[in-house]
Amino acid sequence: MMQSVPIGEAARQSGVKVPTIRYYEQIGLLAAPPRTEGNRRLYDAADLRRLAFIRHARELGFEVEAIRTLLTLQDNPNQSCATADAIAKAHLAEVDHRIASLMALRAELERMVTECACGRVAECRVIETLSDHTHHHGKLA
Amino acid sequence: MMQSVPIGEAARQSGVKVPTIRYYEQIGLLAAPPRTEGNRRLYDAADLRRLAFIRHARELGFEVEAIRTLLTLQDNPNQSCATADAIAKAHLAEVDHRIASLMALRAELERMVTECACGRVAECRVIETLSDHTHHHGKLA
DNA sequence: CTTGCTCCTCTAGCCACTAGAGGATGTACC
DNA sequence: GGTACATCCTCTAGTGGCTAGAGGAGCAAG
Repeated sequence: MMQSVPIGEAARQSGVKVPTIRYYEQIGLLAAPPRTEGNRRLYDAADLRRLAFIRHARELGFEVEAIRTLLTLQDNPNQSCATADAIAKAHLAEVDHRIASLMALRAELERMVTECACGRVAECRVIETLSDHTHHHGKLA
Repeated sequence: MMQSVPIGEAARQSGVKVPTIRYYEQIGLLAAPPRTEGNRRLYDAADLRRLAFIRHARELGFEVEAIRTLLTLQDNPNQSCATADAIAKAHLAEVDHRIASLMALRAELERMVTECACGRVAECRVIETLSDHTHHHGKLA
């Protein structure tokens, strides 16, 4: 049947906002769809699947460049999926790293908050902890 | 003694990069320091402490606006630290939320990666999982 | 025919920096 | 004194992934 829908409906069905869809077209992540006589974009079922794919990948934290590669792979189903696997594995490692950083950070924040007797700033553990410059020189989370 | 150091040394001692220090001055997070005859910035010990405070807070993921408030609090030690406490608590909640999102994400990634038999793309679980649009409409991590 | 919705393009803004151009100053060595 | 080189200065523009808004055109219902 391949019925086509305008951008608003595509946004509703895919969960990707209208300006974001146009942005994806602009950066070449989504092909420019055909237009009506009145110059309006018309998306078919394949476009909607592609949009859903992009949305899901963004939800999982994949960067646009990674998604670009994954989409190319999806378009060539007979290739080896080693590349997709590598991208996913690299991303998993990255996520693990971020979780570890956040957990460490959380522990310090927790300590800060629980130790704060909440009197004057002069005795505040929150301010004191932040002022303490005897910490290591690590990376931002 | 209050010896003053140029921006490069301040960067070395605080762990904040030179352009970032200038950026902090530009956005008013750090007061503009005095200059030498040759127009070079000179930072004293108090400036370095302030820089270390900012750096540590940024490491802990506090936003610049939150840091601005925390710095104002630090400058008024007789005030109640309830505000500082509230900022830290709000941030802790935010961090908890981010950790939870990342853990959920991690689980899905892990599943993707381990289920991938690594043959052709046509059977790839990574691609398949991303294509699967039968998922809930949640938020980006 | 007018109201009100959706759509169009285009530009500018968000955050927290980072990169680079193009030039001035300071220091170490000969 | 000269010269090589590091460090500093200001300024503009770019990053990623959108988001907001201006200013206008198209389209369906009453």
